Amino acid sequence: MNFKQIIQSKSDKSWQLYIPNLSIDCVVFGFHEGSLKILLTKMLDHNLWSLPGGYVLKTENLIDAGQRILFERTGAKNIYLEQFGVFGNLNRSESFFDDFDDGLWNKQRFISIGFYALVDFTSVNLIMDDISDGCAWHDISQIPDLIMDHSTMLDNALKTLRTQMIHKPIGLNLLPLKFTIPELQKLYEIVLGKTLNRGNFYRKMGRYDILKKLDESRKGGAHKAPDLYQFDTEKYHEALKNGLSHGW
Amino acid sequence: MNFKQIIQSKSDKSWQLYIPNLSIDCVVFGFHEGSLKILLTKMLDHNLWSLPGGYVLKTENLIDAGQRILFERTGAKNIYLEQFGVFGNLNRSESFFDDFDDGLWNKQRFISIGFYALVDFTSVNLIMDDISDGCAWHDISQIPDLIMDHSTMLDNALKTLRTQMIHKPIGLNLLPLKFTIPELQKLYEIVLGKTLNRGNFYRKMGRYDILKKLDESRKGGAHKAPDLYQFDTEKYHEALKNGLSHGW
DNA sequence: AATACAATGTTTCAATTTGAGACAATGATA
DNA sequence: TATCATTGTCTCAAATTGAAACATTGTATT
Repeated sequence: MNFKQIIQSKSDKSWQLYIPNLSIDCVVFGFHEGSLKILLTKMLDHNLWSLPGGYVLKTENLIDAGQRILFERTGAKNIYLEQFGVFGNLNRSESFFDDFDDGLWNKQRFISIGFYALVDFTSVNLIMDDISDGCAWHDISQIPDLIMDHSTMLDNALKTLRTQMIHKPIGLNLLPLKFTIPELQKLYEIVLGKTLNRGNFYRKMGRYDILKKLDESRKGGAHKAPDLYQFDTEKYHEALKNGLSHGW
Repeated sequence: MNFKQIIQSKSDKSWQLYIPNLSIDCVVFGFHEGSLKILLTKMLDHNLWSLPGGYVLKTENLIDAGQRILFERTGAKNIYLEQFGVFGNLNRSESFFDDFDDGLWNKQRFISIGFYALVDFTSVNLIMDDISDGCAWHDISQIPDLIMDHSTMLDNALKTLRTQMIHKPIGLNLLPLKFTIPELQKLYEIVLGKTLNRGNFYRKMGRYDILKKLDESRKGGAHKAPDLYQFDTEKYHEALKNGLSHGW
């Protein structure tokens, strides 16, 4: 079956199960080898990529829909999810469903709730579904053209993330359990889009008091072995709740 | 007609004009005599107050729906509006429509988009509609019980406003054209929920460079006449866009 | 085995910003 | 004319930031 056939065949059933005019689209951030990645999917018969998303079941809450949709895509549970906006302008989905019958519920006025997700790149498995022929990480600096208003959604998500990380710690959801300070600094630099002074970064992180230094270092690299750290999850979550004193 | 009759009679017509399961609810902030006010409405036959809100026409964008709904309530145009969240949990509207037929479209799964608005208290006229028997400003410190999850929405709006004002100037939309520094400081204090040092406030505002000092002062008060200021709208909007360097 | 290298980790110091409060100015009132 | 409460300005120590020097260390090179 091609994309159109699948969509048409699902229409009646979906109308029963899902809220017809509401979707959730997720901007999934991952961090790997010093660069920020975003998860994109590609639909059958389409040459544009899109944000992973899906419909909300009539029986589930919004946040649960987000968790379910991402679980189906990545196999990961309890993902860090944050709303960053609602997108519901006129005609945003019109051209996308041009070929379909007017009766298709997807052609109704279409509301998408944008969530951004922070995930550990290494613990995600990319899972294809029956209307996709692609699911892959893309570097933030090389995002292809996206369907509908997904590029705008991506921009908004990144902007929200940048604003939030000024007051809230970041990293627990993006880095593996053990990491080094230079790795953490690289994460900050890549998300903020600017380089940071090394000494000042050590000082600031130290003052935040959310890290636990381990008795190990990462040997094997070409140079001095960096110390390994973990987040102190209790203090980290407290900082998430109360906010960090100052910005970058 | 009572509330129920009006709602039932509107149901068929509304289904044609409006997106059935989507509403917009607005947290309208005003500032008057040193305290922060919020606009609330009371529906016929109900003893709980609610945030002013309404449905989205099938022919209008979300932000335009917000502007229209508030214009109908206040007579004001070009209101400062900002999304702060989507509320769409299961059963959030169920109990509210208990008495109605299951066919009523309001009983469907219900999504509300929350906008907060900042308005000049003195330029707002309160306008009643045919399903309300109350529309009034309420002091932020004395908010009555609200319908559904409107209390949560209010909390979220206030939290968002507080977070945003750390990086963006505030006041252009809340204060009259001419105002004094002590009035502006009072606004900051009331929204932030804490007192600020006067000298430091003058210093910080001066550095932001968004104020124009006028050649007038506000005579007639019991004591020293405070200087009057206006916002430098160009610099203000630039600061809105680029953000202010540091916080409170 | 000694040395160089490149990255990590620590420290320093001047510049800037903040916090707290003193001091000065002023319009109305007594 | 003196008093008062409030407005507006200024000061100074404490804290934070920005920038860079200095010190350390595992690996690679000679």
